[in-house]
Amino acid sequence: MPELPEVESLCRQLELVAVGKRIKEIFILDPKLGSPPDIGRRRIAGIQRRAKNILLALDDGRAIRIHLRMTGRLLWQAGAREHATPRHSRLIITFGKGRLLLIDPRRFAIFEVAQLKTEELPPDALDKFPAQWLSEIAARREISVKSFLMDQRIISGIGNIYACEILHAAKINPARKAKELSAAEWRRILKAGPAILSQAVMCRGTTVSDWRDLFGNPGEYQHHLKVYAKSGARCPRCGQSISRVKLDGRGTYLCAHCQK
DNA sequence: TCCCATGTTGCTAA
DNA sequence: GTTAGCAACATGGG
Repeated sequence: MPELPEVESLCRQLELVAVGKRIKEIFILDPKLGSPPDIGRRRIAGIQRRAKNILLALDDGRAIRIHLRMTGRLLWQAGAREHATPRHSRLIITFGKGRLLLIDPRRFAIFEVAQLKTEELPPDALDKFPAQWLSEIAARREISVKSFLMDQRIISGIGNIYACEILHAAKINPARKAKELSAAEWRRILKAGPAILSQAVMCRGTTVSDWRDLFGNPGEYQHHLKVYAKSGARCPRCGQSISRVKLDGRGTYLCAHCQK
């Protein structure tokens, strides 16, 4: 169930194992993903992350796009030998040596092959952009700051875990209206956001349930979480209890004492 | 049985 | 046209 750091981790690992390899065959195990694309024996020319999409650029100008949605993950199985195919495998891309599997219990993931085009995207949450820009957009919005941060049309990459963590680091209550934040508060968010996300990338993501990296290993950022999935634990900043509330339909964790 | 789940989209109503 | 709020997608785990 990946957000930006998890997707970025996969891309960096794919870069190491898949680039330059020639695709042998594509097996679609779940008809929901469509029919096998006409990919010939194209070579993987490069890997890109676009928002939470993984793009495997082919050497003919097209690209494989994978979006993992809620429960998708990718698994690399190395070498030419036979591997077991894990439960919930939905797609297998084989190479001369090694194969790439899409595993997705809930079957929400997206797979498509399309022309690789450069399109305008909202700023990536790892990029630098001015607090001024955010507060101008927020000024027109009635929604909570948490929903605002998670709106992929505004900023790319932040999901439920990191929204909770960023708002805790910025000492802002997730239920506050986006339009009511001060310039100083936006600056705190823009300082915490990239710091948390880039550290999570270095940790290869957050494994609180079933997230695994490309090689099947759990991430490490769960050891750095301050609030997410920590109801009842103590806030590391003020010692008060972390609570869980439902906000905009999503489980939301916060320290009500120091997030104002 | 019910509620929960790291995401997005499409509908409805204001 | 824009925005906010939800149900839907499909499955498994507690």
